[in-house]
Amino acid sequence: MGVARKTKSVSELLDVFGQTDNALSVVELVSKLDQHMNKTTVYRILDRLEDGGQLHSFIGKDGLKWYAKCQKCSSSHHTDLHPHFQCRDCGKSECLNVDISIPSVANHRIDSAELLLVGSCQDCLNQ
Amino acid sequence: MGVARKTKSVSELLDVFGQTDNALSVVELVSKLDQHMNKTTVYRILDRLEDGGQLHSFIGKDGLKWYAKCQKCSSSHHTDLHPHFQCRDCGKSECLNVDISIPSVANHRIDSAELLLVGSCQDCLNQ
DNA sequence: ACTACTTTCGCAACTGAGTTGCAATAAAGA
DNA sequence: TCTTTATTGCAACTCAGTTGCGAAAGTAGT
Ligand SMILES: [Mn+2]
Ligand SMILES: [Mn+2]
Ligand SMILES: [Zn+2]
Ligand SMILES: [Zn+2]
Repeated sequence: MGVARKTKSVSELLDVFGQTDNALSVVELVSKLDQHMNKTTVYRILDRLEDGGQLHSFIGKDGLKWYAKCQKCSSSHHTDLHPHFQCRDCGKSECLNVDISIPSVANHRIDSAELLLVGSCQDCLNQ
Repeated sequence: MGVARKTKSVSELLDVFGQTDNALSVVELVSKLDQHMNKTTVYRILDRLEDGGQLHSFIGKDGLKWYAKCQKCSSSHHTDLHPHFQCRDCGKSECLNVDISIPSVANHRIDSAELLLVGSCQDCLNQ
């Protein structure tokens, strides 16, 4: 049911997301917030924020979980279908504001789709 | 550099892939081959077969690694870009023979793409 | 078939992301 | 302030995947 109580830990985590438009890996978040909260807490808050429609998640190229802010999602209903980009050089991930077309597949019901593009980001190309 | 020696373990693993057109998760393979070879061996052979262009891999919706036979890939060069489907109900994954369009992204170089569709497979819909 | 060379394998120990159970803590409302 | 209950910290756990190394088994040459 999302976040029910705005605790100090929830605010701190939201602050981190407020400071960037990039996606953030859980590993990165746990490490960055190490002095402020337990890693279990990070996992649980991310879970609740996704459940509440404030964040969405995807699996990166190495199987690690990433989170990013939702833009157009109503609470507890993720609708904004967009691809993600992960840089092979620096590892960073971004949400892409690009429309994608999902192919229909005979005899299959498609409920969701994840498109992950891998390559080099702008920063890594310019150096 | 792919597989250099056709060992008993390599043959057994290829036999498993020869019996199905579906993708197989590493977890499943390790469990199925438990009496025949060590799990480290399974991981290493899969690695080599992918490197040699006989198999390709992708990350499933839960972050687990899956492998499937390559159709059009020359050895050590994976070219067949296609989406994968994973059933939310039974967990199985398949390669889809469907063309997908990869959007271009300004100021980014895209090297590869992974499209994962999630939903219900034919078997699970008919029951 | 024997030898030498090198790849491959088994094993056991390890790594690291993510989870669980439970007691302690702290929001939020009355 | 009191009560209720969501949330947190902690420690232990799970499990996919990796590593190092000595032993075993392909392979090519003789
Ligand atoms: Mn996104
Ligand atoms: Mn495939
Ligand atoms: Zn980069
Ligand atoms: Zn199914």
